[in-house]
Amino acid sequence: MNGGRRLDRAFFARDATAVAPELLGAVLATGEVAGRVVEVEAYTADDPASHSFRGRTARNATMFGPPGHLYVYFTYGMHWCANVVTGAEGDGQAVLLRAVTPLRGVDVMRRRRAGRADRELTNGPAKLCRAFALDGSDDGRDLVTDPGLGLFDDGNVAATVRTTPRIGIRVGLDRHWRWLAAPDPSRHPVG
DNA sequence: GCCTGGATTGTCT
DNA sequence: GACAATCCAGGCA
Repeated sequence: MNGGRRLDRAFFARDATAVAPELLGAVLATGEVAGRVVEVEAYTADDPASHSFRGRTARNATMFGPPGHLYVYFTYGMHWCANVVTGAEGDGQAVLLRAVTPLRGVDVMRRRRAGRADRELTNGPAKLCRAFALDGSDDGRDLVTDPGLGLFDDGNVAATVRTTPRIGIRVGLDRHWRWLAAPDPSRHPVG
């Protein structure tokens, strides 16, 4: 599990809308698998679409904790989604990791996502969690110090960034807080 | 290819 | 008791 400079506490201790675009191009790595972050969304406590909007509960407690920790929640009765806590402790901010491109351990991901094409391995928040074997037991892990899980800057700058409204929510659509790395031109020819 | 609806359970009102 | 920061299969074009 190596991929360059590890993102430190100070990186995460800023506003989610500042951290989110800078996470594009970073490498999410566990002991077995790694992938480059290509899609994220920001959520803040004054944002009606955020879990933290209505205050702290048992479910979202991690989101109000110190920055740099992993906030994993369960949704739609069957899916896990992974976020990174940002801002100051108590803020209730996070960045949702929506998609990565596989870099290492692709065979492991294929096993965990049996029957899926390679491009379907990690191109959604719940898919990413399955490929990385993240679930509720990983909620609260510290991405800055955990020896088996972290975010790294390997010097690869994210390609052109695009922003759009966020996905799967009914409020807060005026905030264009979804960031995408430019798609691979070889797979998405300009038309 | 695009669109639609079902799955399934923790959490909050 | 309703709903949710989603995914997938299946139908149709």
